[in-house]
Amino acid sequence: MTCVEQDKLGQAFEDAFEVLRQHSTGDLQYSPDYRNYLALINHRPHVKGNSSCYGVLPTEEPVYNWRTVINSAADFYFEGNIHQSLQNITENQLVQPTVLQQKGGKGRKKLRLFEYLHESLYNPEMASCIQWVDKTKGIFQFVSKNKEKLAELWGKRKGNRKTMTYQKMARALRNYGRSGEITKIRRKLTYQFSEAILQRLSPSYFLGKEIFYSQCVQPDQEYLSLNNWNANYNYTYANYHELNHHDC
DNA sequence: GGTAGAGGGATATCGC
DNA sequence: CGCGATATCCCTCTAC
Repeated sequence: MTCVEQDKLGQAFEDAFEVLRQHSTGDLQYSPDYRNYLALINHRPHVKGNSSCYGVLPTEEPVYNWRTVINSAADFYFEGNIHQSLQNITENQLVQPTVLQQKGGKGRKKLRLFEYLHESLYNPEMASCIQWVDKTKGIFQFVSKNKEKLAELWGKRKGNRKTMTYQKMARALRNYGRSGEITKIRRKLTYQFSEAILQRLSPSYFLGKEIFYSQCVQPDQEYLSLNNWNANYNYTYANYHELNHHDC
């Protein structure tokens, strides 16, 4: 990576963080730029470091390391022009915090399977395990070769005693058919989120309620934030890499 | 016939 | 203890 390229990257992220910083003080929270930049940061969880650096949370000691930002963003940058990438990130690529709730926390719901799947669909590193077929309709498909890996991660995430298998996970998915959260599509390994679930997990819900909420609550109140998302996402990554360093 | 994937009943487990 | 949400086991069916 050349110095010029590093400078460009640095500038891009500086721009992103600046917009997000402004967000905390101004009216940018619903601007397209804000959403795009937030998507960028969310897209690179290890880049986010501490979300206070862009002013979403109450003040904390900023711990983000610019070199980490530069290095970890390099692959993202070289997928194409970074600004173009930002433009292309739809608001659907933001992940809302209800997806990230961990078991054990006070007043937090357990992470549910459909939430985990939805989360995985937005995790670039899970693309070899699960992919969108039609994002707008909520249709997704497991990758035959790696579906067991995804199931394994799900089992780990839940702290199951035994190894989760695709067969068992699919059984749970079939139960969603009755309640309607997820239905089976005739196509092999293909399922579809219900409209209600899709709406519930959509970022407009996230942006409209969760982020706004995080700005309004008292500091001592427990709330879900991008930091929770960050921690959770990193947890996923840690387990993920623990299971397989190269391929999913 | 073998295999992968789908479907579902029954029961266990776990957290709230 | 009851309940919801799986987890687990196991069997059958279907398509390739």
